[in-house]
Amino acid sequence: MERVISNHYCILPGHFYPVLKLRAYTQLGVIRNYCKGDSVVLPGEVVNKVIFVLAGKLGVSFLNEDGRQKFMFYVDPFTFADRLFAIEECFVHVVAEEDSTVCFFENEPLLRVLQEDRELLIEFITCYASKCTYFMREAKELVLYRPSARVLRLLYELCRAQGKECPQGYVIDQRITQKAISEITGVHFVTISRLFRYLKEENILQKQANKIIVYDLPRLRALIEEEELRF
DNA sequence: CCATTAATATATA
DNA sequence: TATATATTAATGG
Repeated sequence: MERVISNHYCILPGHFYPVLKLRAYTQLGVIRNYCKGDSVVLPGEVVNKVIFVLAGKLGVSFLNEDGRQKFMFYVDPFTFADRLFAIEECFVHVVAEEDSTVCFFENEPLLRVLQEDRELLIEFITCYASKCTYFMREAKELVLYRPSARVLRLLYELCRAQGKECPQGYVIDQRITQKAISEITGVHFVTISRLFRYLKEENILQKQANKIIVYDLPRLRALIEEEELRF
């Protein structure tokens, strides 16, 4: 059964292309469980394993010398945090966002099965490709658009990509917090809160805990194109 | 824990 | 210098 490998353009930093075939090889790795909040990789720790998630979710952040940090992405089931080749001086922090089960694959056995199993190799590369696409988008957005425009564009693209028509307009079934949107876009959480208040007051969209209802997609589009935005 | 709000400071065009 | 965004701090769900 061949899966379609096109259109894995990720707007949010998770749900990258899943490497389902790697599930068949977990006996080659070491399985461990983590509780929500546990560190899976500490900043500065050198790991040369691929961390394949079987259940739950991990979060990956970069920490800087000055104490600042940037959230990078979520590792959902059947995707991985990669240290296939160890990186020195890598201040990455990998934390269990939920109770999670992961499988650690050592470099050599994994490279061997990737060579033996062509389908697995294709999935593995496709997972990397979807992640690469996400980060290219993020880099482009950061350079080209101001903070509030980045949030509006994210919402607009989410609506276009996965919004379902409903009586009020479109509904985006996405459980995402304002804090997460803040981390993804690099916009301060207070600014995010004010922006959502404005969008609600203007009857453009409303964010609830587990969904976003878009009432007026054309106006959302128009706001993105406006030079000024007062909220 | 997450979200809201106001007051104030800083950054940027 | 005007406007956008960040920061801080207090407060509530």
